[in-house]
Amino acid sequence: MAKQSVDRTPAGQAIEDLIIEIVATFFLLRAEGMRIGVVSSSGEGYWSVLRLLKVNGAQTVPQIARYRYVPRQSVQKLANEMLKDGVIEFVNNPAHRRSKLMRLTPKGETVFAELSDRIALLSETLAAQKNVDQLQDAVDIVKQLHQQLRDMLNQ
Amino acid sequence: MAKQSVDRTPAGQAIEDLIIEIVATFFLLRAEGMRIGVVSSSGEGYWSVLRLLKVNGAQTVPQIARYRYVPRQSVQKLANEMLKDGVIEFVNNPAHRRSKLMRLTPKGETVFAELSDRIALLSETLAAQKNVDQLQDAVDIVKQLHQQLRDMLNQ
DNA sequence: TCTTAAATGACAATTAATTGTCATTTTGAC
DNA sequence: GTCAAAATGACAATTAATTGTCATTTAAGA
Repeated sequence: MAKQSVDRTPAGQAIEDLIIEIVATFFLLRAEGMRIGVVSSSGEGYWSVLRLLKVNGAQTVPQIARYRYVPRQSVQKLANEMLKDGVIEFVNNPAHRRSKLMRLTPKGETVFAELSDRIALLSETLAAQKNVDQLQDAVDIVKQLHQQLRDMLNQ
Repeated sequence: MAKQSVDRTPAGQAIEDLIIEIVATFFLLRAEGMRIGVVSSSGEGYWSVLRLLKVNGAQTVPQIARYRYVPRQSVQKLANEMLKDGVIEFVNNPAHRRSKLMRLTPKGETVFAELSDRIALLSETLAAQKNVDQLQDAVDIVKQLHQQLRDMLNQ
């Protein structure tokens, strides 16, 4: 005897469609990101980590890994490369003696600005002739989904 | 002298926010997918490929790779595993003598249904108390973005 | 304070993913 | 139909990502 299927609702099916599109779009964003040089061989998290440090301030490697739900070793490796590139530095963490904080250097600010500019150009191209209100509603929906998943994973 | 920055519009900034949220949400979806057993060690494309074959019919390995913008060797490896698992079979391709078509087996249909059920359950949970029309608008927006990126990459 | 569990950094081992190569087949231009 | 360029499958080589381990440090409770 087959297991009972889940009862479907229009909203649930829309969320499923949204999930499918988000995953498919992620791969295309990665491909386009490679093309415009914001997803380097250093991995796709480079700009994201620069942005996280810029927007949220200095953080430790494990903090970033926990936030993104990736292994801390992955972030550590990225951090080592960023250090070598001179875009971050490790500074003392008042809250933790061993675990240093990653902080943007002036060069990191510059590199972040350059990469951001390419992403801005792409975004402006993609935004042509789109309805702003509808776009912002879509951003809200995906942000909600993001937060719900975070809550789900954290419980 | 610094390079001229891109002029920003509200719509362009909303698209940039959308891109950021899509990428962040992808990682959380992957983490949650592992938790509920739809993203196995076999790689995250397993369910997606089953779905593609179910919805769009039999396809070759290179076709799928081109569609997803991943190396064909990645899809080949996944295909070999799916063959070993008995969820697909390779059938003759009327349009190409060497390049066989991947087709779902009855077991593939069953496995797809099982995994889909878990995704449906997650989707229904995430959809609770959400506005259907707004959700569908968001799906449309992300679908448009998906298609625009595809056109961009294909030109 | 004391004690135990969890977190951290460093590094090794393993596994996965990507890139490279090449013989053969197919496609498309002419 | 012929020929050159591109596509395909098979497999090897390389590179990247993940997992495992362990000594040490920190955090949380009793």
